[in-house]
Amino acid sequence: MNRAILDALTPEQKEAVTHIEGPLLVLAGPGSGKTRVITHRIAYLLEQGIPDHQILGITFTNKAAREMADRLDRLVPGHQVWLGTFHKFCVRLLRRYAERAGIDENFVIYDTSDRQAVIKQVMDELGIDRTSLAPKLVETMISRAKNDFILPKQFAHRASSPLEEAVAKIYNRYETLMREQNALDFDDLLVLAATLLADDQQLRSTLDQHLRFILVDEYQDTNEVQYRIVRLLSQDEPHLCVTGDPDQSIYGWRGANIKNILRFERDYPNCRVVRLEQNFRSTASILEAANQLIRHNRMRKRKVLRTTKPKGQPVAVRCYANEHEEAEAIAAEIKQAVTDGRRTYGDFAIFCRIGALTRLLERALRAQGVPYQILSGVAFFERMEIKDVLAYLRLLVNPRDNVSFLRAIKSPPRGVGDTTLKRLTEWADALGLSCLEAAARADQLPGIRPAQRNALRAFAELFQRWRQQTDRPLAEQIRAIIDESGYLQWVAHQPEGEERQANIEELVTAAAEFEEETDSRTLADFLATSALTTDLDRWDPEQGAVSLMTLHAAKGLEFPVVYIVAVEEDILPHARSADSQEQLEEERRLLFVGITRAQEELYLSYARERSFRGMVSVTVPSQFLNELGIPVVDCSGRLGTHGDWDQFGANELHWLHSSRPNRQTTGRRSRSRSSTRRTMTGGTGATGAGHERAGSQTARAGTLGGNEELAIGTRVRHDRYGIGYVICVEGQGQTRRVRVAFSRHGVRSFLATKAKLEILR
DNA sequence: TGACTGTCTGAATAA
DNA sequence: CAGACAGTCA
Repeated sequence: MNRAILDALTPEQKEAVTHIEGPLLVLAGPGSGKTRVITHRIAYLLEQGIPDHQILGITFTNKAAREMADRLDRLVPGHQVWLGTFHKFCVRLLRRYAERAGIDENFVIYDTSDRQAVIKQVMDELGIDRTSLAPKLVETMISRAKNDFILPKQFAHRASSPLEEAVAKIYNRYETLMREQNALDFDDLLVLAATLLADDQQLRSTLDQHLRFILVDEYQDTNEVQYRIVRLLSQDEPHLCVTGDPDQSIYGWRGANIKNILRFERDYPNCRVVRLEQNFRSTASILEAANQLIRHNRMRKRKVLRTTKPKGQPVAVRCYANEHEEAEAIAAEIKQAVTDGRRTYGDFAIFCRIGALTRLLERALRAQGVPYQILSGVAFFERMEIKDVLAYLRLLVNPRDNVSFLRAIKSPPRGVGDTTLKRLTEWADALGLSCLEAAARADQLPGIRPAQRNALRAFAELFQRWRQQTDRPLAEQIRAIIDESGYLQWVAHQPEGEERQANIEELVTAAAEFEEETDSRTLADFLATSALTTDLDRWDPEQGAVSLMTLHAAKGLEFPVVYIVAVEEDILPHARSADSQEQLEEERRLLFVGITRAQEELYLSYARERSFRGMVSVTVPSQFLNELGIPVVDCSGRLGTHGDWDQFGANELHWLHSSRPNRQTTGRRSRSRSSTRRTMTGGTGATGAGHERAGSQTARAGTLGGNEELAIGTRVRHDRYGIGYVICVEGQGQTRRVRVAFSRHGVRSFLATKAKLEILR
């Protein structure tokens, strides 16, 4: 027996690790050694003589898969256990059983922008106005339907509004077009795999018996299709082990169903449940903050994280005058800590709710000469030049890929414009040809000029030539393509041409590496891998750089020092989450995930003002900050770059000055505002666990008539507009009106007795 | 007819 | 601050 496998495990961990047959649910709080349990369990299974090909480990990200593989390698060198994401697994399955799934094995994977192109095309074709129905909304609805395993037929059947009916039509046509082009979007990978397993009973049972031990990580973030796939493979051999934490479910917007983990015990009545609540990652202060926050969620299983670690440094909540100060202060602080020799750059991470916010931080870090790596923002494979080159490659692998055709033919410009392409597409459609085939026969295409005709033919000929060379190494093929198409030359003269060229070089290198590292050396596999590779997968913890990422990307990672910025209403929680309790709670879990990434130090911050669309807006500190019960440290003006700020909250003054001449009672307001410490339990936020907390003084609508609370400057919350400040009160009695300035919705006026305003103090 | 430029609008999270 | 679109020039 390999001692390392069971050494240094807690009794609970050991219980999970040594569980062999039958279903197992591991409820693992953050930092409780979940990855350790999974890898050690696999090692234990191998140790017990289970063949490695009978084990399948499914993770949420490639990075998690790689980390597990590394750890497992150390325990059991030379193992052949397949570890990867759901999407990767499905690609493999679909390539292998393409025929049974009813698709061509050379399918290409469309990303969101490709998918959007198809949706637009379909909408135009169906004559649906794109300004009244945003393609993006259509995309979301279709994606959601797929994740819920609702196919076009059922979708149409269920449609109960004009919107849904329109989307149903688009969805249906979209699917047809995708199959015609031999393209699959991300969701299709899951849907087709699930369909294949559901329909092909023989294949299902073969695979079920072959893949006896399935492990699924982050089970709280699985959606309906993923759930089906897992279930279909765990019937005859239900040795299914899932791990997860309902409090870390942050992909509800993507169709993840938190109920999957909550109903596991019902799905597998004889399952063993192991809870890991002991946290080995964070200091007591950090855990305390996490506990305080998450207990405000109503829909959860009660759970308290424990640690034996000391309190450590207190968690800090800081307030800056504006987003520039926030970024600069953080950059300066990080630099200082490294200069002092207390930390290395790799110890730090900065999280934000939205990717767009990283820009600012980036600039500040660069200005200070602090090395950093970004793990969101424009992903490598989504860069224009990369997508362009990939379009060529995809078209080569799959000549039916019209989206790629239309992309490739425009870059570099070949004198073929929209009019010609429209004619070509229609003609191709009528003849049942792909665009590329049609281009090859451009001689017969009526109604176009010789110049365009020749350009089309020349383009098609390029591909005929490249198709002869598919046995050459990938990197060579790619070089030939970027060279002979004239793309590389062209891109060099574009804005930021050098950087783009460098990126293309990187792509060539990636192809060469791919060929070396994997046993599959086809272009199709390389493309699939590229499509499923994210920024996060390029993250290098050893790089000695500050990591910048979104809260979503932070899941599963840990850092000694964590900064979470822009903890403001409308950002965290995000404005779009305002309309439902579920979404609000998901936002809270998102912050919870962020907080629990920190090992030793945690800093949350917000800025009083933040530029948005070129305009400066006043912000409102996040309600979550109040729930933490941590005093705010005012750091505004510390850097002296923005003059003297009113100590008590310059933002209220701004409201008054910019929206109304009335400037009475600022004194009272300022005091009430300067400390965010007071618990401001929202009607929506905290009726649950945290309700008994001291200081909760929430007044409900209706008390407004009483009017003493209505002093100018009172902080109120409106169901629809969020949090704002009273800037004016006029009239008496029944006609008394109150004007409120909301940070994102401007000034609104309400009848005092009717307004659904909740007073926050 | 294609390519380029200026203006406008509208902005989350990700495999 | 970027992507979409309309308008203009060649």
